[in-house]
Amino acid sequence: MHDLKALRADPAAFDAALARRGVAGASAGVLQADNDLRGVQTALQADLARRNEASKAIGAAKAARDDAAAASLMAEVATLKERIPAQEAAGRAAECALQDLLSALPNLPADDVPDGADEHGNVEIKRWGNPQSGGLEHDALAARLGWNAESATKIAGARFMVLEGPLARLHRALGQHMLNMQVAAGYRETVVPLLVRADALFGTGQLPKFAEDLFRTSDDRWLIPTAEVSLTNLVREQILDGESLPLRLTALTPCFRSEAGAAGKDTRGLVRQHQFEKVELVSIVTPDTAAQEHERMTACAEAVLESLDLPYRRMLLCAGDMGFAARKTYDLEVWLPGAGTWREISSCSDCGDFQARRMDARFRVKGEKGTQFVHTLNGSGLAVGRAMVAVLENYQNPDGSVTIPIPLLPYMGGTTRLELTL
RNA sequence: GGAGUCGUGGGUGAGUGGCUGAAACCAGCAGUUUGCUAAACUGCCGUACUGGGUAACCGGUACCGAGGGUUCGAAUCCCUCCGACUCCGCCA
Repeated sequence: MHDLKALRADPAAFDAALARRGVAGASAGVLQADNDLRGVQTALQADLARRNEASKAIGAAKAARDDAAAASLMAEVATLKERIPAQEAAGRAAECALQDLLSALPNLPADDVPDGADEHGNVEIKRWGNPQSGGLEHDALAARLGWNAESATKIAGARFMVLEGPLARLHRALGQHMLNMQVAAGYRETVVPLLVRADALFGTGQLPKFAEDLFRTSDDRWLIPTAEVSLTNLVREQILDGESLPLRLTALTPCFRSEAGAAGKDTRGLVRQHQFEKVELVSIVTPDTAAQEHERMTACAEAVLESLDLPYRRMLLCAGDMGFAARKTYDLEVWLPGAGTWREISSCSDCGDFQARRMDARFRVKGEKGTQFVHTLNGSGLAVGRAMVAVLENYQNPDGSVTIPIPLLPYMGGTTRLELTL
């Protein structure tokens, strides 16, 4: 959510920033709605003031047993009451109109975010490791190592997976390894709801605009598309002690995405599923530390890739490719030798005070007056399914077996290689 | 699933029709006192819109979970919804 005062103070700057995200001339409508609202309020308040004044006088007149004066005042109030309800309704409508406009506008990009309309505008700013090439793609490998695609389709339909035996264990090992690393890096391990209220999704920015990307339950809850929703909303409607910041949280959870609009895209493998696991990182910080926290968080995600010796590159997303709530985002892309491409495996975003305003999450500093909004950051550290894809392709042997990366061996119960099942 | 209770400011918690934007206490802020800390004392201490003022500030309106109703007038009475809690039953 945006700061209306800032928008009023400099609508041109607001428009220029949003134009970089492909949203043109947003301020005019908002200012108009804001103006409408205030106009209605002012007119209404004048009538209400007179009504209150007259009501007090009625009480006084009745106490003085002046029935004539009371009757005439009551007649005046009656005429006021004829138009007050309409004004109140207009005020509520104006309020709604303003909120609808405001809540649908994405965050403003940070100054150091490059221009660009889509992923072609992203800028590579770091590369790590030695990308190899050749070998099979992950789906061909997985099909012979324990991926039961037929059963998944029968049970749940397309874009779900069933993994069996050592391959299932590798998946678990990856999640455990990542979560352990992030806890060691200072993130507090957390277990959170997978089903949440609409308010929580509004807070992080998925609602009201992106309802079609989500699954919804019959009792009107929603499945989280990422643990960012649950973790970030942990501080909603709170005033935190500044001393308690930064707050660093992590959780390993399933994530659910309807993948509306992704029809036909990545349908073959395990890369784009309705359900997948992810280790999420969330930081709640003071405004002055947000930028350095963003670097720290991204480094924590990179550390996982480095621990598994998976080559990757860090991309700074351009203004047009960022998510709704982000003001600056780094994507990490892992190298897939079989597919011969870079594939997104983590996304780390600084959301500034955008989510904090929507959640009403503030902090107070000892010795200072008033409260400020916290800044929120979130990142994947990492997506488990895609990490498994990367391990399969990067650790495959000529015979189609896959060597288990050394850091995962403690979780594998003695298995050192995934062997072909047929 | 059955029965019941409750929703007030940063927190606890008074308030059951006008004198309540809302007692009191705690927390916070600014002072005074004090050798330091602590303690004590005094004042301040919600948000939005709006009128006046360079400003400190002084007025008006709204907000006591949300919406609707009754009334000249509602935190207070009525209805609907949302949320939380308690007991019983059931259950991993």
